[in-house]
Amino acid sequence: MRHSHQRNTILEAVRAKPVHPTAYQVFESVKEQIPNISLATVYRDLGQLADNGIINTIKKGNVVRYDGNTMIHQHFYCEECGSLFDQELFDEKFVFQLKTKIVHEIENFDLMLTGTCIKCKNNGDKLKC
Amino acid sequence: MRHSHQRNTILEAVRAKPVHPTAYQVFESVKEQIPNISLATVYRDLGQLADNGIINTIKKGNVVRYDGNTMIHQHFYCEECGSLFDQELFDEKFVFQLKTKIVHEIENFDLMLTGTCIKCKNNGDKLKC
DNA sequence: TAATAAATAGGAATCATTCCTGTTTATAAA
DNA sequence: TTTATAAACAGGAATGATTCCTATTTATTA
Repeated sequence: MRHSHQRNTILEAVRAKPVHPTAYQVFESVKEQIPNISLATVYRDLGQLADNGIINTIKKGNVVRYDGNTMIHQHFYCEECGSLFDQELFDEKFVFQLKTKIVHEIENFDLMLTGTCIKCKNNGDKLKC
Repeated sequence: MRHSHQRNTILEAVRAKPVHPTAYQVFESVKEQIPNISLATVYRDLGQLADNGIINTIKKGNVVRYDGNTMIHQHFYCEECGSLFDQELFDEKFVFQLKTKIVHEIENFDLMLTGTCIKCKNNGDKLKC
C-alpha cells in the first residue's frame, strides 16, 4: 500500500469512533476534512484496511460496520435502539482451543449477539407499569 | 397465518435442501411446481416463516440463507467453494449459560465460522506439490 | 352465498456496494 | 531533479438483493 492522505484520514475516522461506523458515516466524517472525497474511495480504502488486518468488519443487517479494535472480541446489537456494543465473552485463548476442535481451517470466528440492551430493557419495564 | 399453497411449497423447498438455500434458490425450486410464483411472494413468505420461528435465517455476505433446522447450532462457511455447513460447537445448555453472564437480554446467538473447508484444504495442498 | 382481510403476481423502487473511466499523485529509477 | 508508471482518486453509472406498491385472487368466517 502506497502512502495516501485519504486512507490515513479514513483510518483515523474509524479509530476515533467507538460506535463502529458504517462506510457512509466514515464518508460524512472524513468530508469535514476532505470536502470532495468520493464515497467510492471510502469503500475502497476501508476494504484495503480490512484486507490488511488494520481494521475489522462487522456485518449487521445489510450494512457493514468498521471496527478499529483488532483484538478478538464479540458484539451485541440492540434491536430496540440499534446500538452495537463490544462484548467480551470469549478471549483469544478460548477461541484458539475451539479452532482445534474443528476439522476445517478456521480463519474467522464471528459471534453476533442480538436482543434488548439493559438500558432499553429498563425503559420498557417502566413503560409497562 | 392463513393457509397458503405457495407458503407450504416454499417451506417444503427449504426443508428439502440441506444447502441452506437463498431466497432466489427457493424461488427457482418452487417455480418447478408453481411456474408463475413471484419472487416477492417467496421473500414475503420466507420472512413470515422466519418471524414465526418455523425456519431460521443465516446471513453470509450480502445474502440471506434460510435454514429448516431450528435447533441451536452454528455454521461454517468455506471461502474457497462457498459451501455453508452446519457446525455443532455449542449446544443449547452452553448457550443458555452464556446468556446469564451478559447484562443485556439476549435473543439470538449467531456464530459464523469462516475459513477453508477440509476438502478444499486437501485440494489446495495437492496443487502445491 | 357473501363479505373481507390475507395472500398473490408483477413490476417499480430502494439502497448499500461495486464498477468504470479519465485524471491525479506517490514513489522509484534515470 | 526530471520522468515513468502504477496506485489512488473523484464522480457517476451499474449491480443486485431486498422491499414496496397496486390491482387482483383466494381462504375463511358469518
